Amino acid sequence: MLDLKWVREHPEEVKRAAARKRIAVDVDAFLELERRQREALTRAEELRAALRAGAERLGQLPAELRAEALARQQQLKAEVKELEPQVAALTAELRALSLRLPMPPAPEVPDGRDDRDNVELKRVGEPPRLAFPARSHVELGEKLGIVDIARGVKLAGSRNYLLLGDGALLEQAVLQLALSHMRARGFELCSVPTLVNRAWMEGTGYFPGGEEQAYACERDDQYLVGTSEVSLTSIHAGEVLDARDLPVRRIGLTPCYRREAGTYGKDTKGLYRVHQFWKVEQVVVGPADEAWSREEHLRMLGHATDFLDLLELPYRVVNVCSGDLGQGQVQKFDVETWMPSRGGYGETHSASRFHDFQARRLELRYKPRDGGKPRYCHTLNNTVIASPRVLIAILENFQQADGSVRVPPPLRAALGKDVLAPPGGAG
RNA sequence: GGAGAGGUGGCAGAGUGGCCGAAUGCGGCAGCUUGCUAAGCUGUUGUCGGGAAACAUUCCUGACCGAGGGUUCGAAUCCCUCCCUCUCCGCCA
Repeated sequence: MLDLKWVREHPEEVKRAAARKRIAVDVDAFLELERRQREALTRAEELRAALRAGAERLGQLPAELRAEALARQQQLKAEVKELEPQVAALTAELRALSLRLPMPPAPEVPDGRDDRDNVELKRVGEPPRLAFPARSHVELGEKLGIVDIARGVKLAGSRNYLLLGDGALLEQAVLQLALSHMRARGFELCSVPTLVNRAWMEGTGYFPGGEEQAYACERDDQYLVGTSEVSLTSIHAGEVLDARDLPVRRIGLTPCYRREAGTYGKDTKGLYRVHQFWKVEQVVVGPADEAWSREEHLRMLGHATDFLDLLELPYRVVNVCSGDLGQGQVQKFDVETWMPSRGGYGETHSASRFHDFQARRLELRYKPRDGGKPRYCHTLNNTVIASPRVLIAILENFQQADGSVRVPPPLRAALGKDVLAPPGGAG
């Protein structure tokens, strides 16, 4: 959500934001609607003021004078009753449109159409040079007996999977390591709902627009989150926080659910694009300070890349271009981890900076230190690790000629072994 | 799931149709008193929206007593729906 006053005063910037983000919004029509809504609202308020004043006077009138006053009041009331639905309709229309206005991208966001125009910022680690043909994680996992796609599909349809034995253990080990990695950086671990009210899907910017991607429990108007960002960011919605308590740095470890509608034929093989996965997510709610929020964004990116360093996985960081940014995002860095079976880097992390976009929708504010009016917070989020996607990178990058897989050193203790070997096979 | 009770300002708590944006107390803020602290005294103290101006600020105005609808000239107060909390019973990881 944008500040409507700001929109009114800077229509050209909003148009430019929409153009850069490739979002179709008619800003002029929006402003015209806003003007009409304000006009109707003012008229309705004037009528209501008159009605109210009249009612007060009427209460004190002697009985014989009441009839005439009553008739006048009824006339006024009829007018209000006629106008109010118009105001309500205009207001609803205005809100629906304003929920779709794009947040302007930061100046350093490169212009571009889609993810092909993202700009690589850095590349860390060397993709492994394998002296043998690389196997995919599916091949490796099934041979090791730790991944079972067919039965996952039997249980829950396409894009589902089972992790068995060391596969499930490996997943838990990565997630647990991610938790301690982040707790050491001062983040508070939270257990949060994953089935949430519509308001928070809207507040974090997933709705309207993302309805097709979310699983809905329609009887209750509740939705399964695609990321714990939704819950973590909404924790203090509607509240006014104390400046002393900012920034709030939290992580969540939750299952994430995505319908992946409209992705037919895309990444159909394996564990890359699935309906249910685990994710450790970092969310920060901070003060309305642009400079601070830029720095925090980079710090959060660092927490994620440090973790990949720890796992010894090769990756690169890209500056996401304007056309690939979400409606509310001001700036986004994606981290892509090397995946031999893709012959390239696959997105494993996404670090977003929202300015006050989410906070406005969530009514998430804080009282500044110097007193004064409550201000909208700035919010940010980033992945720490998501599984099974990270397992693709681990299995494929650490594979050996005989189909066994070395366990990344920091996970060895949890698994109780250094190498995952096929049952009865070499290893 | 069943039965009952309840949701009012930062908190406690009055208010059952007009003079209620809301008593009173506590807390907060300012001032006075005081050697310091405490106590005491006096004053003050919600949020959001719209409009106007000398746009820091002031003025006018609307909305808000869990949420949404309704009755009424007028609703915190009456009616309906929903949400939440508490107590008891049932069920349950």
